Amino acid sequence: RSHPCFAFPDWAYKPESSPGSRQIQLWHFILELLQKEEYQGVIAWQGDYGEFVIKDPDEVARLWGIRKCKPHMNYDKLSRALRYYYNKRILHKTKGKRFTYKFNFSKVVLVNYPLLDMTLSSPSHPHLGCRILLWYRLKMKEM
DNA sequence: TTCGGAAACC
DNA sequence: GGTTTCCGAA
Repeated sequence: RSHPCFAFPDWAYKPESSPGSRQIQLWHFILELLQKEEYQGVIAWQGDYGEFVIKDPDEVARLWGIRKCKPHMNYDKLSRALRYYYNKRILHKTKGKRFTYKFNFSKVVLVNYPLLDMTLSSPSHPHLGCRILLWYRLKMKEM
């Protein structure tokens, strides 16, 4: 059921793990929803490696609005925030698939561990970032 | 629907 | 800096 490569270490969900901002970030929130089975009707992993579909855009926006205390949040605004992730290489759009985006797993690590940049930059090893995420999860369990 | 500029907000 | 808000264009 749960793909091992879609497992993320606990720090990936903690806002305090992102240096520079103490507020929860949207991609943290997205991962948080994807992690919980109760939201599979709203947002879920689907299709290609790292790809997810927003099945209920209005509901995701509503939940995000609650979290950020922005009662007028909607999908139009939320999706603009997601588009800002394109240049940052945290996400990209899966063209042709409605409400479908794809995580760049390597970047998820890079954001939190800039020193790993060189090891993860290789486009010829797209799964390397995932393996390192799993490795960190094991490391965190040991501590 | 999706995109990205521009300005505002915190 | 990371959105939020607004919006014209494709």
